[in-house]
Amino acid sequence: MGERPALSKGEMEVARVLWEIGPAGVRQVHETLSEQREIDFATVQTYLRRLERKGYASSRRDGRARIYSARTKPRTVIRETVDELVERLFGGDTMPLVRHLIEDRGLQAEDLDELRELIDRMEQGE
Amino acid sequence: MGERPALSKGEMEVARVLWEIGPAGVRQVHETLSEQREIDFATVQTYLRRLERKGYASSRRDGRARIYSARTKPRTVIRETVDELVERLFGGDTMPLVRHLIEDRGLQAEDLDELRELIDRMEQGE
DNA sequence: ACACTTCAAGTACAGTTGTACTGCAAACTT
DNA sequence: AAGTTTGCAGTACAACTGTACTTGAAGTGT
Repeated sequence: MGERPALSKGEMEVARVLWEIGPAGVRQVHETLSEQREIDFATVQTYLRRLERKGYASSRRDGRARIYSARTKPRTVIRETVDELVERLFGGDTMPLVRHLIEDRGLQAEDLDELRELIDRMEQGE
Repeated sequence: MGERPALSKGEMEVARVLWEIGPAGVRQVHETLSEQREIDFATVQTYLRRLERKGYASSRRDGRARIYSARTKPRTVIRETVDELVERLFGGDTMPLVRHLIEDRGLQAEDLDELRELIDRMEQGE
């Protein structure tokens, strides 16, 4: 599977909103995104259309409005996107990225705890 | 600082090679990259030129050849790139990405050990 | 019913990206 | 020295991106 063209940055944002709020019309997506950054209604519309063309979303008419839903799970998109990044930027080596995330991006104490558990679990399981 | 335009995927690969092998001519970069994927000599050349235009590399003539050097540390580029990705794809939340990396991308036992130490260190030393 | 407001659809358009061909000069071969 | 190879500079170009304007139909207030 997976012959979707990669998401562009703008498309990612819109996809994220779709995951967050579930199936929604352009207006709703636009409103949600507007809370975080300024973006034109029509721009959001374009991103949604492109998301659909690329296979990441589907839509149906609902009266006058068009309702978009995500067709791909966050997990999948994350995998595809991050794998590609790791490949390109680190030649496939995961650790530099993990190090950066833990060291340089303020994680909360609880996050660190969670990670420790996660690591334990990984070490035995499998 | 940091008003560099973001790197594209192809540019990233070339930047990585530059970090890896240090200052080098087009040929050398092309050879190194060719070990991993097929790519045209002239394409690499273009990427190097663009890297320079964007401020990520500099070059000097050395006789007939042109030698490119990275001008930005990996660390910096990683930060900029990953921060942007986290912003767009996770709305700024770091953990989903860390989770994905640890759970879904086969880390070696030693990597896990290293992480554990890293986490310990983070938790005490501010 | 008429003016006014909403919105989807289509169109636009410059900048970026991926990818590569062409032209020419320097260097190497015979 | 003429031919062949090497490698940079320049140019090309379609697809993709970011961003938004325009047009026209549907819905709303009076």
